[in-house]
Amino acid sequence: MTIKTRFAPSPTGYLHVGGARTALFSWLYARKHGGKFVLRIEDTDLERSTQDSVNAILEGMTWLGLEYDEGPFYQTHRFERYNEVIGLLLDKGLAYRCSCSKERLTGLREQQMANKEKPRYDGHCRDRDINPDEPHVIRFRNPLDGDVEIGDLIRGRVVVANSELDDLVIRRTDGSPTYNLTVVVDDHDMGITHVIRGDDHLNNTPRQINMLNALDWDVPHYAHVPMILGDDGARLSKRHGAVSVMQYLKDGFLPEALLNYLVRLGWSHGDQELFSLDEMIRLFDLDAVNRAPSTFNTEKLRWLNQQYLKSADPDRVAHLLSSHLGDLGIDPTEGPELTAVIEAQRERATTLIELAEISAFYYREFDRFDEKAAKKAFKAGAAEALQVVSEKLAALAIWDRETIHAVIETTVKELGVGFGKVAMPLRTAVTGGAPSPDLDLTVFLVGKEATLRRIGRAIAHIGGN
RNA sequence: GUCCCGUUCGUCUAGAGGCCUAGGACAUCGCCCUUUCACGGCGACGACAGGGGUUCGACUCCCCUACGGGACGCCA
Repeated sequence: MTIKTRFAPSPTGYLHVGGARTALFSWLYARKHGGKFVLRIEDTDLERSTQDSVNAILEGMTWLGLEYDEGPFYQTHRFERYNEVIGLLLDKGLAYRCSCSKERLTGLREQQMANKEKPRYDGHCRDRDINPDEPHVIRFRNPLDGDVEIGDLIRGRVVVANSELDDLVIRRTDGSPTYNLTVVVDDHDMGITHVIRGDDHLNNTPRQINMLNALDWDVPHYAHVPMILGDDGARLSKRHGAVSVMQYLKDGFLPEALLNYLVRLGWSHGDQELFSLDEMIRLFDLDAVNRAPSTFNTEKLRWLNQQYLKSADPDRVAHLLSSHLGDLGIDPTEGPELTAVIEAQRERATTLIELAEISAFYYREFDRFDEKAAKKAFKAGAAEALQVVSEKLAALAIWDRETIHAVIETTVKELGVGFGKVAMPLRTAVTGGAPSPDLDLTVFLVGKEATLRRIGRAIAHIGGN
């Protein structure tokens, strides 16, 4: 049997980390087993669904590389099929028309709440004969007794009594089908073997199983993954704390870092923290998924991002970094080779934005000397040291790391001071105080002209003190 | 309120009855490396929600309580 999983978001907003992780788990499971991954847009809520949201979700999945094998299917395109199934249910007496007014239903609910009961439909229209011409909804005739058992791949065995369930609406007054019906029909029609979804759906599963049984359809395997919580311990949702995965692109994160972070949220493989895509696919399994919800932690994401930044292909990083440098008003084609700057700087940054910020001085003059760095570096003798290196650097015919290093060494020797007495002022003069790699490399990358200019600026700065 | 699910360091987690003096990672704090900042290395801090059982022995199994989350829509 070919394994088939799906991701079925409702297009009422962007793709956030919770949805992305659910999608990732489904995608991984399908890939691991050589199966298919289906994307289905659950847009039966005509009021709230938007094309913009669909686009945002697609954009997010593309960025993360969660490509789907089938779809996107839109539920709004399948109303005919849903009505066919509803008709079938009606004919078999497995569903019935209900003309209860909203007032009656709210009254009923309030009374049940007041009696400390679980609010549910009382079956008022169960055996009434409603004229199809008058306004009505259609309800599924849920079994009155017995239990429903879910063999969840993550939660284990979950049993719910039918007496806890009620006759849910499967078609609205306006004729549109509801979620619990469409999901059952779609998962069946699309041949979904494994339903991997957020555990907010665990409570719906018994009703869905009842419908599946009523229709004499196979019940898929279920896996309910726990929610992701915000810093306040409340569930992450579109209206509460969750940001679009695309925000992480803007904030300078690499998709593979986010993926790695997400896969480790609620899942683990021993002590391993870093997973390549291939490893994720090979190692991922549903039985190692946690049952408890977990909290999103940006600090760890940043660390992961740094790990990936350190080993990513410099050309690729250069491409990505260019736009962030552009945001700072920097044109990286005017100045040192960007890939060389990246290789020199990248272990010092956790995001592409940070990398752009700490690399700005290679391409443009810094505004001012960092106060702390200047105070530390521009001490007695600094001006003289700078003057000496400046002259030696100016005289250089070859501009490379080795020669620059030799110049610093001879300056140190000539002045009879410690290495730091020359290195510290020079570094601060050239960088303004920004974090930077080995001094000779830094000076080399900054370039002869800018280096000499900046040393002059530093000497003037010291003199002005 | 009712039902369902959950509870190991601040956070992510390892742990399938003795391997646990509860391991790793992020964060924090030290030290080392060092011309800055990082990276890296070493170390410190730090958790089994509480109470009952079961067992020779419970983080691991059962029950209760507490707390948290979810569901209870003509939302998905």
